Amino acid sequence: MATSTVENYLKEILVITLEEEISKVPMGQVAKVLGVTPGTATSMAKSLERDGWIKYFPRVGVSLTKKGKKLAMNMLRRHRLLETFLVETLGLDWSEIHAEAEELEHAISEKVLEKLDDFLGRPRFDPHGDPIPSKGGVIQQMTSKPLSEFPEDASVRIESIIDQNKEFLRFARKSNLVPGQLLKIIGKEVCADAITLKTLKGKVVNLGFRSAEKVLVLPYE
Amino acid sequence: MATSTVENYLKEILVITLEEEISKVPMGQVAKVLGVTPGTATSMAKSLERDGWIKYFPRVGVSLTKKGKKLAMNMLRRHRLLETFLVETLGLDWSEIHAEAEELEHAISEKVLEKLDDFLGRPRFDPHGDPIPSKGGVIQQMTSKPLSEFPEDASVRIESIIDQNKEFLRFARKSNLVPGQLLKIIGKEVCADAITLKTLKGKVVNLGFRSAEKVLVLPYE
DNA sequence: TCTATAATTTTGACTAATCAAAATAAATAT
DNA sequence: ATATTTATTTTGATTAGTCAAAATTATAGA
Repeated sequence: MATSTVENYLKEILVITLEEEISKVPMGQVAKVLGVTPGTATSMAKSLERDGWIKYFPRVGVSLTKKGKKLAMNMLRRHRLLETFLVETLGLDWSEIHAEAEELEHAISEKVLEKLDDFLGRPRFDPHGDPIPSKGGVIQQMTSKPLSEFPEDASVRIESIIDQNKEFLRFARKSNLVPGQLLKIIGKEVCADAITLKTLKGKVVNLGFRSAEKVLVLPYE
Repeated sequence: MATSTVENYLKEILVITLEEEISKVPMGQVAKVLGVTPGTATSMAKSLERDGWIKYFPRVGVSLTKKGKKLAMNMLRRHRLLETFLVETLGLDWSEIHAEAEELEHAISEKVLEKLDDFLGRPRFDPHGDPIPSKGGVIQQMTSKPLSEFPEDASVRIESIIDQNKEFLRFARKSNLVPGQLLKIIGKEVCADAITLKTLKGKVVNLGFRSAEKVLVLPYE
């Protein structure tokens, strides 16, 4: 069984791998994200390799083995589901959930996690808009999705507008709803059928759900 | 900051102290409940004393200091609130919640705990009927009395059912006579040997005096 | 009282995780 | 090509928590 220190190392290595699209994460970076000295990261790398979690390439960096990646993906799932719970159910602030989830993710059992997933309605994105890996450890393809499927506070980038309607397109352009534009969902009232957006420049736009379905976006950052 | 090992030692010492009403818990018992060898318990006792959590009386046992008791009470609060959450919200089975809460209680922050408390409606009893210590670490420990001793119009909360009889327990559960349930005595006919109760939801139940003696309650409000 | 048994403590050893600081290797600049 | 800077590894030490087994003390029995 992996200790929570091991879980943290693997998860952070995975996150860096995904974010920077590199195959070997240098030790300095590992040390930095985990808040330990470089020497600690190196000695940890050796014992992680001994236990089959990673491959360690001296003076180059580390990469996850299949077994390591599986565990790391599972940790990411835990983390993101917990963040969703903390925001959606308990109403915690966006800014404080990361640290909280960081602790809980090591303590929650597989069973409770699945119950929580049910309770939350099997969300596919966390409050930051990041995809929640499936139970099997597969991460959702980053194919663009309708704006309407994202939760409040999500940061997204417009990929495309799927509507031929000239009226709508004109409105969209006028409101800066163009591919490439970065947006934050600052309000989502399901009962009122309304979504409120803010562009990077601070411009605020309101959309109905019907329209929000026509705007395909990707989670950003 | 206390490690989770420290938290466990203190909590278990508290539980034994409460259950057996003794002031000094012998080391053998500490070792047993924590699943460690006696030598480990002894050496742990020394470091717990060094850090001011307990008083250690060699060859006799340990007792909690004020500081230790405060932390231990807080752990008990965490444990029981989490058990309540696991049953009430996630629908876990009664038999599995203890082990789950045992892990989570060390990971949940004070802030999340209070949010959870709000979310659950500030329950005062966990699913086993045990009282949940208040935020300040005070445990509500009025002595419960048989339902039969209370007058008409009294509002009470069920503390426990003292009967081994399966028939009666089944009936009690069916009638919602379970720990934590709030009741009002709406009729008491001494000559007819009968008590009439009403639950919060308006359900009316009749009990004979013999049965009412088996239901221990506390006055409520 | 004296001995057998039970409980407790001591001792020595081990693992996981960490740091500080010295040593080494690689990358960059001159 | 050499010196300087930066990244990485090694070394030696520390702390928390644990066990096994020997030593000690207390308890109870005859």
